[in-house]
Amino acid sequence: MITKKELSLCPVETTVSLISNKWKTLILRELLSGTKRFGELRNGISGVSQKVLTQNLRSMEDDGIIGRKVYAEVPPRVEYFLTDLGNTLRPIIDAMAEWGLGYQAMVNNSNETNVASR
Amino acid sequence: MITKKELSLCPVETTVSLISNKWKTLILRELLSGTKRFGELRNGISGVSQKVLTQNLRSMEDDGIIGRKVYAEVPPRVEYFLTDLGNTLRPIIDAMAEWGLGYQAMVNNSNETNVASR
DNA sequence: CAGTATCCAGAGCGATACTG
DNA sequence: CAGTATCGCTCTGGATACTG
Repeated sequence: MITKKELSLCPVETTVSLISNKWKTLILRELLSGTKRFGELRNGISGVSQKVLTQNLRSMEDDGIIGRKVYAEVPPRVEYFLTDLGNTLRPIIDAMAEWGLGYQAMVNNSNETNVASR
Repeated sequence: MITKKELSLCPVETTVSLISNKWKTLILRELLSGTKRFGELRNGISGVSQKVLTQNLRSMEDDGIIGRKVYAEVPPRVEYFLTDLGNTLRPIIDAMAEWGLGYQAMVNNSNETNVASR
């Protein structure tokens, strides 16, 4: 559910309190391309343990950013997806992706003179 | 300076590796409005300790996001500011601020059933 | 398959004291 | 004022084992 304590903070702090975590951002990146199963998320996010992935998924579910659908099957199948609220975070992730591309390009070019383009 | 290991990661991971931290985002928010002294940052960012603030400032300085200018005065004065690179992060912080505003408004509306009569 | 439960090492942080 | 150094403690997070 949605907690109220964030409301006392500034907008940036509100956002930071929900997605500041490294893994949450990467989970968002994964889910922006569509619904994913638990195993797909674990495989898609390099370096995350099952425990930490589960913890973050639960936290994001509690915050209303992602949804979780459990299929009553054997073997079990659980799908995660962005809620409408989660989808509104897309511009932030897009901005981060775009910046990351620019940064990577800059680092590649900065081997000689990184003050050339100003 | 700029490390190269981030280049092996996807763009989002690159960005996350530099500003995923809660405090770094808030430091950016502070510095987006201009140069700040150490004490101003400490006062402006609620809940951060001197040690953690220093650690994050050093890390961001190493990443080339912020600059640090020491005045040879007594008492000492140290100013922090965004580098050109740091300034390019502005769209991300702006996106987070905008999202935070929308989220706060949404939470307020979702609670109106409870606070209908006031 | 997708978890939960438990244990444990280590990072991270606060508090404190000291320095240029 | 703006740090650095050190000491404990907390609490995250990895590894492992077990379950619906």
